[in-house]
Amino acid sequence: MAKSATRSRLPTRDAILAAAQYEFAAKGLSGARVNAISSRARANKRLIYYYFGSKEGLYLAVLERTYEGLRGAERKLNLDHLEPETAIRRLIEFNFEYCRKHPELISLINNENLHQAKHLRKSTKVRELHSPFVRMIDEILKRGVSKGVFRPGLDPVDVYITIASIGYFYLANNWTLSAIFARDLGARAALERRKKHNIDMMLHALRAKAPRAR
Amino acid sequence: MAKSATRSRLPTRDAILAAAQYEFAAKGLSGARVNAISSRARANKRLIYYYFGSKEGLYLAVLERTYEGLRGAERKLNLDHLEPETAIRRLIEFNFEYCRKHPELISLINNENLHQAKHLRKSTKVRELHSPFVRMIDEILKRGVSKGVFRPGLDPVDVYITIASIGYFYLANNWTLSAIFARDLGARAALERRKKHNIDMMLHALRAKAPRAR
Amino acid sequence: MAKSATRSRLPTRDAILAAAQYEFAAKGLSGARVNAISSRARANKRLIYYYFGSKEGLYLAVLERTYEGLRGAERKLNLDHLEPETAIRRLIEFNFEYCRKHPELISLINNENLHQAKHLRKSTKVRELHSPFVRMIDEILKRGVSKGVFRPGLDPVDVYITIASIGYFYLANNWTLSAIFARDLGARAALERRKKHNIDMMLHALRAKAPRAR
Amino acid sequence: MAKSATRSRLPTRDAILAAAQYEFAAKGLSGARVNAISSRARANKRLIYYYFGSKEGLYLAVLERTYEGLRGAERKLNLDHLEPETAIRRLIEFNFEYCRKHPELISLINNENLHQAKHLRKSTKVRELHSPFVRMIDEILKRGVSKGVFRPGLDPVDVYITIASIGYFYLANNWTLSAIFARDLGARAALERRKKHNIDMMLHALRAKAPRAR
DNA sequence: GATGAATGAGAGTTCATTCAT
DNA sequence: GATGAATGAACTCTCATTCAT
Repeated sequence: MAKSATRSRLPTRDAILAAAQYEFAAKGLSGARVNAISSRARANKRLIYYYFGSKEGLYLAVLERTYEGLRGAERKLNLDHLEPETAIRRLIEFNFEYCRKHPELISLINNENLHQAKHLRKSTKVRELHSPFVRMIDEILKRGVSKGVFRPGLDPVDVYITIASIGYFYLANNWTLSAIFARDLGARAALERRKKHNIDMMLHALRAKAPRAR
Repeated sequence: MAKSATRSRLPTRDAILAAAQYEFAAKGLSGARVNAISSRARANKRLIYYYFGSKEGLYLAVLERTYEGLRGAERKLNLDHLEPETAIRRLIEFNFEYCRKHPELISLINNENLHQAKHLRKSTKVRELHSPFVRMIDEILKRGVSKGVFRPGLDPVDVYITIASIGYFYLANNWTLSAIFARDLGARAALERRKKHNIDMMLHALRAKAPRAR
Repeated sequence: MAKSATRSRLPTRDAILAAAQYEFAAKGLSGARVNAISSRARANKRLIYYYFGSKEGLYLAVLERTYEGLRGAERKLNLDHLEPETAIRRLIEFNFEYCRKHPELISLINNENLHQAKHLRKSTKVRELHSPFVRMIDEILKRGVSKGVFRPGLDPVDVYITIASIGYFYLANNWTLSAIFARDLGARAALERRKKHNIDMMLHALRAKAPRAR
Repeated sequence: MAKSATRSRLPTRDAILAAAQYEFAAKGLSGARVNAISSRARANKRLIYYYFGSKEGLYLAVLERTYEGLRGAERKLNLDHLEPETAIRRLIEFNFEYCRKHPELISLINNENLHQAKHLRKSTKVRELHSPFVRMIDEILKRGVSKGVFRPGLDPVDVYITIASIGYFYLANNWTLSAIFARDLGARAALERRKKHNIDMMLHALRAKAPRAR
């Protein structure tokens, strides 16, 4: 009954959210168990319904919290005054590292796609978080074009999705890829190798082709 | 466990597999219901246990069947005698189209990664079905390099994963991306646009650059 | 696990219905417990859902079964060839005795009125059971009028409801009436007394007033 | 448990009682929800326990309040100086109208009978609130007999219960009767018709008959 | 008087699975 | 090959009630 001092400052609500994030990420919406969440949070099961109404309500709260985490981290990236190539490199690195450190993000997004984004669409919050990021990429690309390092005509959303793709896919499907190729693609060296490959590919893909005298 | 070949001729067994593929893809392993599968297959529930032993056994059978489908289609692609750039283009197109026409592949792979490829690793069959693509890509890249159209030093597995990434991610996360960017990225036009973008990016990424004066 | 021989001939479905009738009558729809029903029926709780879909489905089945019991007993009353006064007397006695022997009927009807007959209205079965009874009363009244023993102008549904009222109310509210009047109105003597009172009142109410020379 | 008189001045307590009366009447004791009562009363749930101790305590308070309302209305009826037939007519009308305007009375009485008057018996208050009707009816009958309009030998409790029966039953079972006879017995015209029928039946039942020649 | 947070027990319901035929 | 009946365990969710302030 007596709660340990370590979590007494964390309100129970947050403890539930954290536990739920873990469980939903590990098992999916249908696979996660309310019981498991409540005992992981050391909270009474009833409280989940008190605060979130239902398992789905809790799931949505976790989803929003997870996206907020990502957008918050993105906002801290200050790419505006970097060289365009450096900025893109940072972006790829950030994307790769964030996914690596937050496997729950991948799981939750996959799960949400399984449900055809039914829950995410209810959330207006998430949409607002996104546009500044696209604008940021747009400016990087434009600066790159005017400096002659990037080729013109690239759409920032396309580029963003491509950057996200090459990091996300490798990490999201690491288990099946490792099984099929019979290698450990999750080993530290493999991860570093992949990150470099992604940067290399992306920069080659964006780079202006024609030789330029300087 | 080893079942005789005669069984595969039974229509009920196939009906169960098809229904299960649909349900597992739509709801995930934990979300799918044995009841739903049996009624979709118009088969008695008991037969599922007769043929596959358990829900998990059925799931593994579905997984194998799904990978077999993919590998079979891959094997039909004959890229050996095409120009290297054309071959890559075909590969990207194939990958994109196959994922688009087989959303169950994406769902099942995602699901399997959620379970850390626990089931896939059990399957000896799947490993034998190794993608012929790696060898194919290796040859394409080599030919491209010797013809001077592709830059050297690229690993075929890396390239394969990158090609897979850019198609898969867009399609797998179509629902959440559409929600976040408030666009319909699943519309026919958007899909075509994306396919072209993927080819464009990939070819730029692989292409040998003219030397740059500095 | 081994079921006793006494109920082995009764299919489980019927055992569930009987147990449910008891529980719903004793506790009402919301007060009855599915657990209690299943253990009274010595049936697995799951079977209730297998056969009846839900607690409400079971409740409706009980309701229909209960009305069928009443209508079946009514049908066996053969009042067609009796003297009109005797027929009415029999009817009052029957109604009183049936309610007394089937307190579950009263409980279930009260409960159903609490729910504004929500469930009963779904049942087409119940409506069909009723019309022959009204016709029977109509014929008794007509014969009574033509014989000069009953006054004319009485509607058979009105009369039926009145007959039902005077028996039902006394029995249905026996507990509160006994509490308020501080008497045991459920004692055998009190019941007999009431039955006679009902017959007396009803016959006086129906009887032709004007003196008739014979 | 004995609460001071000052409490009844508090609006919150009364709001709770009113809300509880509504909920208990609409759903029964087991169907009513403490949450629903507190939010209907716009009172904190905790206050229900502060004032009434438990859900059952609240239920008993509601029951007492409801009976008090009935007895109060009964006491206002002054039938002593009316013609006996008029007095009976008024009594029947009053009973019918009171039940019609106070469906919660019916619900609560039904519910209380479901529980075998368990709660009512606990209440000393209710027993003190004896109906003044029995004495009233006794006097009316006696006057009627001495005037030659009513037949002798009728017990006032029997008559009271009969008057209560014919009004109560029709109204209490209005929903099921309407369903069974496929008519709207709750319509204004049907109610008026029934009220007249009740008066007619009762007066005929009580009336002294002219002697019959045989 | 009044309240938000918390709770243990148990509600109805659903699950994958097996029995008997 | 095929089936209807049956099952124990576990599920999500709700209940009346109490704690701490």
